[in-house]
Amino acid sequence: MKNIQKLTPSLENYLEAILFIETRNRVARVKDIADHLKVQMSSVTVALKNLKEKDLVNYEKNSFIILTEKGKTIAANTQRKHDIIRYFMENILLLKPSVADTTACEIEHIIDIDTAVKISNCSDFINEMKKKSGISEKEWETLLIKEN
Amino acid sequence: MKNIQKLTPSLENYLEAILFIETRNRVARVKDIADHLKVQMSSVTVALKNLKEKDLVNYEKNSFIILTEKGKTIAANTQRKHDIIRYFMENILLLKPSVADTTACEIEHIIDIDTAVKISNCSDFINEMKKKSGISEKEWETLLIKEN
DNA sequence: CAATTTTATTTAATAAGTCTAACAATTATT
DNA sequence: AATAATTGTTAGACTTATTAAATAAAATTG
Repeated sequence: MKNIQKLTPSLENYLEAILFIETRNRVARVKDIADHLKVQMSSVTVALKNLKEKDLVNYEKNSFIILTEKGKTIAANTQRKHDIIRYFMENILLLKPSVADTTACEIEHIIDIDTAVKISNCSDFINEMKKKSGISEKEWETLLIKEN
Repeated sequence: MKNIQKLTPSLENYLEAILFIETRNRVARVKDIADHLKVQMSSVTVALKNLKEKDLVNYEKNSFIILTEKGKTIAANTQRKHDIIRYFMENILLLKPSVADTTACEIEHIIDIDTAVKISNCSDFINEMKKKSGISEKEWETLLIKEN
């Protein structure tokens, strides 16, 4: 049985941000999340209520914030998708790191984890084939941007 | 000088739909667009006002609809991005055609045309390498889904 | 510990996109 | 041409996500 309740991109980003902060500090605070996502604290408060309702975070008013197991799973999947897409965008498609990152932050909400894994395997395959065929970075860049 | 005014995904989808219909019939009508995008006609009317304001369609109340040159350029780019992503999703990542299509319909609004071209060249590269290395479809599928 | 600063919440407003329902215009049918 | 059917528009409501401003709670500091 798959995750039926599909989250909005916005809520998924909140979960991802909370996981990111949780792994550095022990818990996340509203301000941390707001700073990380570059939104106002009031937006965070609203989102947290929503996530709590969906049983994705444990959170009491004016207190700290921790992901539930359910929330952690979604956050970790989202983060993994992000990393895979960012890698592909930056190291295979040769986009600027900042563009690779913001692009990943959008596509991560569109594809599922299985598709992301396939992209990761594609990245590996391309890297291997580049090496095996002795394609230089310069040659790869040229190949990438050629219009047929 | 690049396109400064970034359109919303919704509006880009309307342009794409209008181009699709225009190339079949001579002009697009509200109902055609509504059917194609599976929205209500009232949503189309609202969107058209918006697109007209941005000078992307020529359109008078209760009359036919034609893209402006500006609108046609955006629509064509969007369509091209769609096709490239769909191809990659379906033939490289081996997603179901319907899933490949809906995924393309979302990612097309996130990446720019240059990035799409790079993805297209990646698809070509992978196809060549599969052939050159004698990788069968079955082997490719296995390679794709393996978890490291 | 009182005052100040920082952090958090609530409320009201805005924006985009959609829908339903009522109405209007156009087109087809007899 | 009158009526019916189809197509198109308007108006109002709803949803999601955001903000700014007012208020409240918590933490810091002198």
